[in-house]
Amino acid sequence: VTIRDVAREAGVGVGTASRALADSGNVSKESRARVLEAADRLGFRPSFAARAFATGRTHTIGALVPFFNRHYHLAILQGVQAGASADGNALIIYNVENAEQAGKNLRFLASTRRVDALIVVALSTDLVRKVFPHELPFPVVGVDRATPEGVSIEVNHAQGIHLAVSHLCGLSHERIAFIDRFQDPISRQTGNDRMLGYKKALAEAGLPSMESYARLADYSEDGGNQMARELLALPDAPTAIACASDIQAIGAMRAVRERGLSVGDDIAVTGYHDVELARYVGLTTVKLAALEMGQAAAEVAIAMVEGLEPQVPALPAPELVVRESSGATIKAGRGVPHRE
Amino acid sequence: VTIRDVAREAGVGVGTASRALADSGNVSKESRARVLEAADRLGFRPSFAARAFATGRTHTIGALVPFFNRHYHLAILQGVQAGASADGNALIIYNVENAEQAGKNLRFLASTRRVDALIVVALSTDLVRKVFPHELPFPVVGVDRATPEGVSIEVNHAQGIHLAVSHLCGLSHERIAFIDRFQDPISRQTGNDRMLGYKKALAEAGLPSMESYARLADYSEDGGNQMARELLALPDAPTAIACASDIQAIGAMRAVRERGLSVGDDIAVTGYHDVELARYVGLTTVKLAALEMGQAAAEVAIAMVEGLEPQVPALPAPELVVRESSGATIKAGRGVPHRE
DNA sequence: TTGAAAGCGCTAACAC
DNA sequence: GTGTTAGCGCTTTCAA
Repeated sequence: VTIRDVAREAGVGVGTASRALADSGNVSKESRARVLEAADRLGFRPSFAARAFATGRTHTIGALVPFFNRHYHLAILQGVQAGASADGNALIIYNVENAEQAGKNLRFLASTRRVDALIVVALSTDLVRKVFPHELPFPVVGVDRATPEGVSIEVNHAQGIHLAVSHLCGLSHERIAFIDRFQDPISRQTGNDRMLGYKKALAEAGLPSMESYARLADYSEDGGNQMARELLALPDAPTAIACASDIQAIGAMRAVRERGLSVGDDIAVTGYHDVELARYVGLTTVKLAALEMGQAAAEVAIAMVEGLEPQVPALPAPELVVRESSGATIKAGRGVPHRE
Repeated sequence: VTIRDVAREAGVGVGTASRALADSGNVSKESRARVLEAADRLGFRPSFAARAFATGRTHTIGALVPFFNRHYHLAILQGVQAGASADGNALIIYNVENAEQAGKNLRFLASTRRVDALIVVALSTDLVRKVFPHELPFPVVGVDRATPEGVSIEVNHAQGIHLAVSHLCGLSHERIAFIDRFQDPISRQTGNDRMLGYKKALAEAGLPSMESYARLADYSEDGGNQMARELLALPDAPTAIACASDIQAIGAMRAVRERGLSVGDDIAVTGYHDVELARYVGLTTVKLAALEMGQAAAEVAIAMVEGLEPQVPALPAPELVVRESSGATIKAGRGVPHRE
């Protein structure tokens, strides 16, 4: 049953039927009612494909995201989803686990105009550029990429880490280590903004910046665990360990406990991202505006599809979330996972 | 640049160009090469919309899922994603937070033929049926719904809970409570299979089934916490608490600690689902084949789109995952979150 | 093996 | 306000 059937049934032309169905004005109340009634009676279902074909818009936006199961990226995605669906757009998620897959997805996306816009989350700009020496046939907006080209939603990671380290300084720690994470070939190049935030916070507190305290580890629990072990085995072991991710921090907390020490009491630990997990394990961390970033990205992308000039909104700054692991709220019940 | 341009450039007809591009046979090697070369030179990108329009297939499958952030559903989704993309299909996720939203999404999906098939995760059959008194214009496959109609991938929750409770019986507990979860208007109607699994396990161990031990609570940390408090305040307090979800179990663990008791040592607690969190808090739980279920659903859906008879594959049975919270591995380092 | 031509179902421009 | 018509870009007959 097509729009033609509906038009015939309603005794109008297809044009009128189309206008009535799309609610695009220029239809008398009467015709409108008859068309709608006829459509309903016939069980008319407009074809998405035909509509997309005729209008050139798929009302779909794509998101290229690494590591489907990383909480932080999921939060961003949730924001993208919200922003997209608010405008009636569907979201297709392209999962990226490695460079090869990223290339495949990107090539596919570029080759068939399946989406109206693409949101690229946390992916290395180099990677994207390598796959697309030329222009993509739709707008692209980046999220959380340190060397952004074109339109991009960014977070100030230097500021974020600065927050955590300053917090530790404020708790009178003088030996503060930082476990950053390795750069991988897929993820965004972060430059060294996190490390800069760490050093800046130390400098502001009048603390020396020691080479042996600035570490790089895998972006994993084990990565954090290993590196924390090394740090704790140092003759001049740190009394506080800031981490570049919550997941590494959880590994570091384990290292502290495995040494027979108490997290928060003997050794302070901080994370980064404020993933859901952090709450349950009492981790002091830095909350990023992941949801808002995703939503902003979707909104900007949609605006670009409409041909508007992209206007990136201001986003909430990183925010310190104090829990037990930094030792600042020990009296509140250390060791007992509790809710905020 | 359309297929017509490509055909002209290659000196062939559009038919030949189409066949060459789609690799659908009946094209001479020579023509094929020329078409491909021309397409490449011109930077031809086939229009997804036009193709979908012409073939009637969108190569997209939809997934209707409640609560985007529930780990268990996410795992299912990851499976769906894998199954769908293996066959070159995209996945559109329709997030459902309440009955109203579910209805809206379903109506939208039904009204515009945007997807080739729909996968309905954990949603109440009643809800779906209420929105669709009639047939949907595409195949629908359910996942984890207790009163399945049509094609559906199911888990044996009675067996799953039975596993956990039997484990507790095996640890010589004699007062074992069970915190089930309320039925909500969106989620699947579970009948009472979980409760049945609990009672069956008790019966097998020769334990009486006490009314005051079988509880219903919110599907949340607080829900589990509240109910565990009540249970622990009982004159004949249980020594073990099985829960219908990991998240409730985490609340229950907190209740135990808040009473000054030790989880695993004084009071055993078990969860259900084995979400990622469970590992970090040392929760003994039951692992469900969420990923496999999702993947199977996608495969079945795709088969149905192709017109094949759906053949639901056998899935891994629920599996007990023993960690510290049940007291079975206390010596392994109680209280220290550790990895398996 | 090939080219021409007929749609797929809708929107939008146009004349009325 | 309305009906007619010309596409949108592809696939798939159908004859040749």
